[in-house]
Amino acid sequence: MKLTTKGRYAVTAMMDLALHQSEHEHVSLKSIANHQEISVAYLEQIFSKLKAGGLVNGIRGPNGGYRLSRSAESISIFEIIDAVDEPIDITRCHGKKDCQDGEVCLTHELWTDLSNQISSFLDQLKLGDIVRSERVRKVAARQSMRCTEAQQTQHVSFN
Amino acid sequence: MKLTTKGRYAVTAMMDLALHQSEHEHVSLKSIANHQEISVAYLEQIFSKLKAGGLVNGIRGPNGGYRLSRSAESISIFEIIDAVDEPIDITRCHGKKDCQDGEVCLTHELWTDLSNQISSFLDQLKLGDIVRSERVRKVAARQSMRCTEAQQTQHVSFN
DNA sequence: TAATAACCAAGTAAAATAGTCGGAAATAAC
DNA sequence: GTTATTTCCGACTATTTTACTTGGTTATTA
Repeated sequence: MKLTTKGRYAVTAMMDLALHQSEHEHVSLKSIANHQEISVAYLEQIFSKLKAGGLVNGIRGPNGGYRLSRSAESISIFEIIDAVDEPIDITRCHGKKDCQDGEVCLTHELWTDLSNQISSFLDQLKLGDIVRSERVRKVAARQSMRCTEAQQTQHVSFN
Repeated sequence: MKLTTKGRYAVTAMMDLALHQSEHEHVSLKSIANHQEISVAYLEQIFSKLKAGGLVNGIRGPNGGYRLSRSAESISIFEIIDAVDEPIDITRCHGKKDCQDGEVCLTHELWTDLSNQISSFLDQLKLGDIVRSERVRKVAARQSMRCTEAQQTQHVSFN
């Protein structure tokens, strides 16, 4: 599992979605783009993968947008990153156990252990946990205020 | 902290060093290159950083090579990777807490938590732990056999 | 029928990665 | 003291990956 800015954008966008889908039937990429300072085009690319991964549902047309396909409590951060980032071969052997002479390499288990450690951490952590956290709510509130003042969009704005 | 093949090569090379420095006063990059199928030139680059990080000592000239500067038990995997790989900005905000409007971003803590998790795992893990492990000893023994058969080098060969 | 928004494929510029190349300096063996 | 060995050092380069943009098409609502 790789970790790039794309994956981070994906998590942030999913949080935005989780925080807003109670207010609107669907959350548009345009609104997320405003909040998170990412281009709509790039978000499209990200959401195409999130959709392929079964994490969101999209609806076209005016007032269209996205919703989480399941509850935020059941979606793990791992799933989100896994959906958008290419898997990384942390083991150098591409998961195969025959990296050297048809046998495992010296550090094979080290890398798989680390990889499992990371995956496990991110898999236990659910989108809902983060959205629910006090600090996030505070940031969201601040962002909401700032955006409402600044740029009269039709929705409540976050960042 | 980033994790690239360079970092993995570094760990593998350090293991090779730990496994061999009892047999020879100094372990040459040439021998490690043979074992690990990396070019000497690339290993030089890696060891220049390991040396700068204070993890190894180098001696020039015939029968020269490298030794661990400390016991394998006191060198953590984190130190090795940290010495050769550029640090990664897992947080997108480059450690600063003002990524958005002079305030923290929504997912700031998520990324720092993850980063700490990974660092902590790799810092607790010492080179000595891995070298001592049963499985590594087995692989080393196999590699030793294979190399001795195949390519009569002056040293006991590992892979 | 006009506007909105998802959907899709392809292209591109910049950065990072994974190396190579060509030499110089130190040291040991002969 | 010459030769071989090995570290040491800086720069260069090819490839891959990343982070996007561009230019459309299709569905849906007003």
